[in-house]
Amino acid sequence: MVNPLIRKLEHFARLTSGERQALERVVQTTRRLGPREDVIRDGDRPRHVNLILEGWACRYKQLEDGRRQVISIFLPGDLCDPHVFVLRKMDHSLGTLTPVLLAEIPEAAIREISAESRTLSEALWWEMLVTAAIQREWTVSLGQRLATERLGHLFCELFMRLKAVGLTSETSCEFPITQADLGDAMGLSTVHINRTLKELRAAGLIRLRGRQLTIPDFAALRAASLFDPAYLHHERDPSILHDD
Amino acid sequence: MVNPLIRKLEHFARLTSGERQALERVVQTTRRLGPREDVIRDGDRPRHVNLILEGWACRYKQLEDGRRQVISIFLPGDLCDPHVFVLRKMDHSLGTLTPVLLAEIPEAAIREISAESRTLSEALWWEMLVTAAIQREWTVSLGQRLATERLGHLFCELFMRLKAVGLTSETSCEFPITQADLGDAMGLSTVHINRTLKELRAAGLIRLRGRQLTIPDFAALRAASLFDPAYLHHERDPSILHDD
DNA sequence: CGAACGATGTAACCTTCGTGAATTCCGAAG
DNA sequence: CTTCGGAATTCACGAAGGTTACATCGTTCG
Repeated sequence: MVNPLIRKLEHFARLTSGERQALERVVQTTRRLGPREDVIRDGDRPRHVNLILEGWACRYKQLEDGRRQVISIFLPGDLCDPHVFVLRKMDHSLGTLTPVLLAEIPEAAIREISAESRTLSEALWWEMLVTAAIQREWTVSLGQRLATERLGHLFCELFMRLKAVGLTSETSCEFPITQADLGDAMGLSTVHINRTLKELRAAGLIRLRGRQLTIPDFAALRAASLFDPAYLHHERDPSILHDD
Repeated sequence: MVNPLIRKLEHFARLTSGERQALERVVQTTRRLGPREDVIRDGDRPRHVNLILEGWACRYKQLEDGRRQVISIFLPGDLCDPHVFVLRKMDHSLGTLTPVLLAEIPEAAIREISAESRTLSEALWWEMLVTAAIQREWTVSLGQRLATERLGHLFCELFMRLKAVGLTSETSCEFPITQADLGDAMGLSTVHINRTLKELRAAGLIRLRGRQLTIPDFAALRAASLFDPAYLHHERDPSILHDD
């Protein structure tokens, strides 16, 4: 299995085999976690950069009274906070949603690869800026979109991000998270997530059974959700953009 | 008037006079805009880094059907996207909320100051990471907090950010934006913003008249809004943290 | 094979917030 | 001082989504 980070960055930059090897080398120590475990907790001092190799994880923040917001979802190939060391303490937690295999990358390794290659340095910048753009798009979703649009938009986003690391078939992908977690991510109650999924299913926009999501007509879901993939910044490799 | 960026960064790093001068020098060309003008539009190619010197601005995104989400608010001393050049096109717009004076900083100038001084480089990293943390906190607000909490939290945040650049008195600050803009930022209708402000006023948590916000008892507003300033990462200079 | 548990699905009712339409306030321009 | 226009305020009503409670489904584990 190829390091999914390489696969993702190759949509942005043409990597030499040396650069690819440099990226392989950052994966030294790995760590396996079960579902619903914390990788690092709010208030802890960050010790390394986490790279997701398998499984789904998330950032989340828990309020004093128990309310929980999932702030972002991490998929294979996602780097969690490549420059977090500047800050002393985490202001949120990182946790798994499913069983996860992650690489623990030391600060120095990140510095080295971006010092060695301008291409890699730019590619890491691209990765960070896209992460920020995704965060902004979630702000838009939570602020403006109705429940159906919000969920539809999330499905479009996750499908495209999974596609970028080769984890989709033509119209389907794994979708291993619970409705409760979806609710925490989209700022909706579990009950309403369920209602909304029912509606999207009834409209023929998605199929969701077990841990499998199918989007039979991406263009339709995209239109229904006002999804515009520009914020994922695949402008240098538009092959991945569905334009059906 | 001192460059407010310097003032802000000094809460994080002890700057030499040389470093302070380097930061002054990045302000070469400035630009004055009226209220409600666009600095740069969704889809445009970014040409420089914008530094707010006076006035309030915002990131926003407009959906096809007219809905508008203000994604972040920029105050004096805020840098808008110091490394935006890696991406070809803006995925959102930057606009003013009030009359604004901003500095247009060329890409090269940013590179230079972070190459010259490790301290400045780290300080710019800190600034970027705090911006990201603020974005995450907005996600939490939009996802989980009720209208009163959401507004109260925003008031706490903006007050502390203004304090960091010396734009507050003991309990007051300028608050020059309209209820409509507040609504677009917090994902609430203008009417509901108005209702909520009334409620916060009635509870004695804020006074808001004209363009002036007063927070008579910061600790009270903080408690009512579940505001925890940790995400602003003033851990190296806690003097600014209200702990009344 | 059955118990136990987590996840999903549904229903009834309630709360928060949005909509549309006036009305009032206030600061700037004449 | 008056006028004007944007901003603030208020009201009545309706829609979106939350809450509580319970039933069902499916896996895993004994």
